[in-house]
Amino acid sequence: VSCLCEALLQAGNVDRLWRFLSTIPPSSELLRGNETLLKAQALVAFHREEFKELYAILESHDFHPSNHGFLQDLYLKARYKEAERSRGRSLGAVDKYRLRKKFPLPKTIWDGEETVYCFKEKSRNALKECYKSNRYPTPDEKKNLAKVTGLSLTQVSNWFKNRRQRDRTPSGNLSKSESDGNHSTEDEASAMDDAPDKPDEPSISTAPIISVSAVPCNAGSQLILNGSSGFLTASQPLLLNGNSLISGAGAGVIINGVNLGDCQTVTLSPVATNSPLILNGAQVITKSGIGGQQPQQTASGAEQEVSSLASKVLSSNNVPPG
DNA sequence: AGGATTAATTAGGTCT
DNA sequence: AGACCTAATTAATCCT
Repeated sequence: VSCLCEALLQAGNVDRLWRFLSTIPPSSELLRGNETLLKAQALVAFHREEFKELYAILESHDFHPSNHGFLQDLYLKARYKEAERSRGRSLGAVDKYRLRKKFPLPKTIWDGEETVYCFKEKSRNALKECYKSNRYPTPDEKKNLAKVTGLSLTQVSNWFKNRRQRDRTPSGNLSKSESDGNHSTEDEASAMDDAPDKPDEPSISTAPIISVSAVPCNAGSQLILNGSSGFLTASQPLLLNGNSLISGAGAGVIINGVNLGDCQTVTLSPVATNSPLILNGAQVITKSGIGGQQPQQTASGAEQEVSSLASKVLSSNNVPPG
């Protein structure tokens, strides 16, 4: 019976399906929890425009996710048809959207995950998370993202392309788009205009700014992190991102020899130390008195940006021998 | 890949 | 409360 129903469903032969279903007595065991039969009944109900019965069928049983798409389609089409009937005209896209809001899908044919612009929130979060560290994912990374998000490879590619385009277009002026209010993690693309003297960014977690003061970081001198002076004055090693930083005299300064984290702004005021300063493995050294500019750059994970920072500093400073 | 464009989605508002 | 209007945002598409 299921096979026949499935075949008729595939063929879209609603008339025969209806006749066939009519031969099954309502009390039959066959009708109990048989998804194929229920699906067939739903289709017939839809075509016969018995919408109330259709809704009842759809809500009577928890359907397997593989059937959700088909049944959701039936459900929505039924809602649209009903509304068109009562309004005496065809519906526009906005009308249909309102109906979807007004009559949410039954949980029996829906996994309950809300979508925004067709993508699930979980999916867009995964995309955003990846975008933060890499605006140009490799094909392999895209494939992986597609798997994680349940989107197609094309959708993932389109998303990144669209996202980059939105970041580029100045029209959006710090667009609110896609930011879900979390600008601190969004502004890495537009961080160049970030004034270094922002009065009160209370954020510790949002957009950390690390300032290395002009004073050489010898023992006893001050290192200012996030604007709070006196944070560390002792002659102890300082750990940033888990890597050892300063310790003794002339030991040098290494900021995250492995990788600069996402969305961190590193501000180096005129570095006037005699010891080497190493950013991401690129050695940078300074002579005192090069004042004026404070090279500031986001190190949002795109390594070319990091290395461009290094070269920027290098170009205006001396490189020590060896 | 970027640029321009489109149709759908979303949200806030007004009208009846 | 529901229908309708309008504008912003988005995924998708076409073109280069």
